[in-house]
Amino acid sequence: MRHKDEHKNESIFNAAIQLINELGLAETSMSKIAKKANVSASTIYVYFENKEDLINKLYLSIKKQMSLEIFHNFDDSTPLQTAFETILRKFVDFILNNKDYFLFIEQFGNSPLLHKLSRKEATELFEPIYSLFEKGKKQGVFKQVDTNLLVIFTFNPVMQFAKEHFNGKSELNQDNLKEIIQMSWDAVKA
Amino acid sequence: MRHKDEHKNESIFNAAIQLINELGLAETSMSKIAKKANVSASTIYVYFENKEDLINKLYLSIKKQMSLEIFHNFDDSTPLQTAFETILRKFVDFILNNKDYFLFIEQFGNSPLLHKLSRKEATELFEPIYSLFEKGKKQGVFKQVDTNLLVIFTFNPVMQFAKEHFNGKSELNQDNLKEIIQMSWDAVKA
Amino acid sequence: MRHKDEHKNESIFNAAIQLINELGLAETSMSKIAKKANVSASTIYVYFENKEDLINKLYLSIKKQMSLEIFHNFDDSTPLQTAFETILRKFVDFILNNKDYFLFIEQFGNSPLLHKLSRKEATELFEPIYSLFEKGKKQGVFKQVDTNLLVIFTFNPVMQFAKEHFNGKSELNQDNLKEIIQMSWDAVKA
Amino acid sequence: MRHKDEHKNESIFNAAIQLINELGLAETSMSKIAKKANVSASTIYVYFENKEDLINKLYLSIKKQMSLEIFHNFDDSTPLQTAFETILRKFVDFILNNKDYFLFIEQFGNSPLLHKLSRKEATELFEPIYSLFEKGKKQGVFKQVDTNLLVIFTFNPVMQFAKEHFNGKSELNQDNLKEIIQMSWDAVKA
DNA sequence: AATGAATGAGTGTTCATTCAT
DNA sequence: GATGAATGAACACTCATTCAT
Repeated sequence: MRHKDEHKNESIFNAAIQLINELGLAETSMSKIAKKANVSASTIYVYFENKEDLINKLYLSIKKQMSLEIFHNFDDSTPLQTAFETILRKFVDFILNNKDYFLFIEQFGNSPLLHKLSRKEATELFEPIYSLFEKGKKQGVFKQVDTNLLVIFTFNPVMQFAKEHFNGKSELNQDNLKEIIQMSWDAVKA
Repeated sequence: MRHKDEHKNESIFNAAIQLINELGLAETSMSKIAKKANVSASTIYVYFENKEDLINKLYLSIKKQMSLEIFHNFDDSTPLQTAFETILRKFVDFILNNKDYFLFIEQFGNSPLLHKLSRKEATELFEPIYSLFEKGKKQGVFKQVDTNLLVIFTFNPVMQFAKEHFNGKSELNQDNLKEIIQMSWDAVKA
Repeated sequence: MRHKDEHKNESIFNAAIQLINELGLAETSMSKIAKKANVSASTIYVYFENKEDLINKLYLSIKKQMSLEIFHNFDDSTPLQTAFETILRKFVDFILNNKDYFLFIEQFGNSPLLHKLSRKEATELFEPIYSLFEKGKKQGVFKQVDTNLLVIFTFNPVMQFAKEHFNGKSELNQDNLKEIIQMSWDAVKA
Repeated sequence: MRHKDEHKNESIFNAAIQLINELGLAETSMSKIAKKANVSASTIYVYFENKEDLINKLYLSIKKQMSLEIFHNFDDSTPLQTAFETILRKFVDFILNNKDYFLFIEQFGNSPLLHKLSRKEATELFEPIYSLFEKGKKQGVFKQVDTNLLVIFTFNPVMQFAKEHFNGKSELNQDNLKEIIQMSWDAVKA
């Protein structure tokens, strides 16, 4: 058999991400991905079952990398507010360093193409965050509300602001990051 | 006399919204819209330039209606925190009473199909909100941060929670609406 | 709207029959049919739902024409043996005058693409033949066996021979047609 | 030493027959055959030149086995009518005991994929039958007609009835087999 | 104004086959 | 001998859009 080119998988992934961010999911066809990745369209089907499979695998792969970076050195014994800030900063670092990944995740997160299974798997990767908030609620540090609300107020605004940053509508820098963290903290703290 | 116009226009709009929420934007074709609206596909081109035009006009029309409902009876002299709460409540009312509109707006808001022009026009419809926050900042009621941040912390979390509500992941009711308003207020208040 | 070209339907039918006889059903693609019929491939879908629909309609149309020719002037009061011979001769006439139709029917008759419904509809067109044999059985003219067997011994051998005739393996002419009719008669008569 | 050869060859054959009867010739691809036979698609090309070659060899192999079974113990000195009946019964036995083989032969026998060469080779395997009828014609036992006609009236009706039997439309049992043999005999006997 | 007919360009996917190992 | 990787060509079908009426 021929030697498997380990980069091919990756170049298909990269082509897909770039095109989806550029044209949108609907306009990103397999043949366009193939052309950009410099492979034949049928070659994609050697690596992935179909378009859905390709994009779901891409999604999970990015979510996994994101989780790895965010929870790198995560220490359960860190004081809550410090942990809150650390994670939020790492999250923003990831977003700013991986614009393509972030925009893809955002766009695809609500798509019907995303399998229930993938969504669940992706959610599980961020389980430590839910634990953190549960612990904080028990300690009376956070408001006694639905944990989903705590998560939303922590991550959603900064994500929206990052989108506007990439749009050129606003600018996300160290100064207003500090403000954002404060605002999120004010929202969730008891 | 062209008394049929508005009727057809409307039924095309309705068909489009329903299909987009049901199938997603990518799977909603002109011919499917035409079939659902009981007109010929070519008739759509009497009313709209092309697909992009149709969807942009749909977007603007919904945004306009939303703005009308939210700012109905809006009084510039109302105390800030009351105004803040009133608008947020009206916003949530609109979402809950117009699930289809809301989900369409959400789905389409980030699409590359949305003209820059339409996006800007839509933003302008919500100008009173920006004024409100500017005023509040001057009075020292709100944090001295980018107004966009104030807007984001006010509307984004509840929108996200509404999406989860419609997904079945959470439930948005009067109890946690109160909590949400409080959290947003804590985030933005000085 | 544009004027509908009444010949287009027909030219698609003709192209399909010719190609199926030439290349076989499996190798006859919609695009080949389109090319031969001098229309765009997508035009076929204006006239037919899909490939299956096209071929089923083609099948039924031919079977109908065949039935019309065979039972033209069919008289219920004709003596049985005369009726038997007349119908068999008309059947062979149709085959010899419509080689393409016959070969198509033969090839497609066993295909999984043929709907149950079409098969049933096609069978019903030849109902008079079943009646004829039932009547003959009651009168003791035919053997007291499954009517399907009578039908098979009447029509199947001549069809097989016609195929070999078109293959060049044998020759079907007035002389051996007489022999065939005699052989079939010997097989079915009491 | 290549002791695996025949095993693989055989499992490819079996996979092909099953798939062709299940899905039809058109829907049976090399990769599906490979998957069912538990070999790589490219392995098939070690044993066969291409798809056409595979199926032609399969056809010939089945025809050969059929011929072997039918003419097993065939005795040239048997009285004609006994020989006629014996062969017809063995033929039906083969069909009923090898449904898959029979249906494959039927389906493929008329396909343009079948080489002229294979068709001729297959015919030659049944040469003893032609001799039988020639002899019978000389003895005045059979009608003085084209030998092909005698062969057709002998084998074709029962084959058609067997097809309907497998379809569920009729039932082929010892009773009507006797009738069929009688009908065929009436057709061919002088 | 309204629409059936028509189409070129495109879709995702499978195909039989070849090649390097 | 055996096979995973790779591909150009083809598949059935849908698309947004135009045109003649």
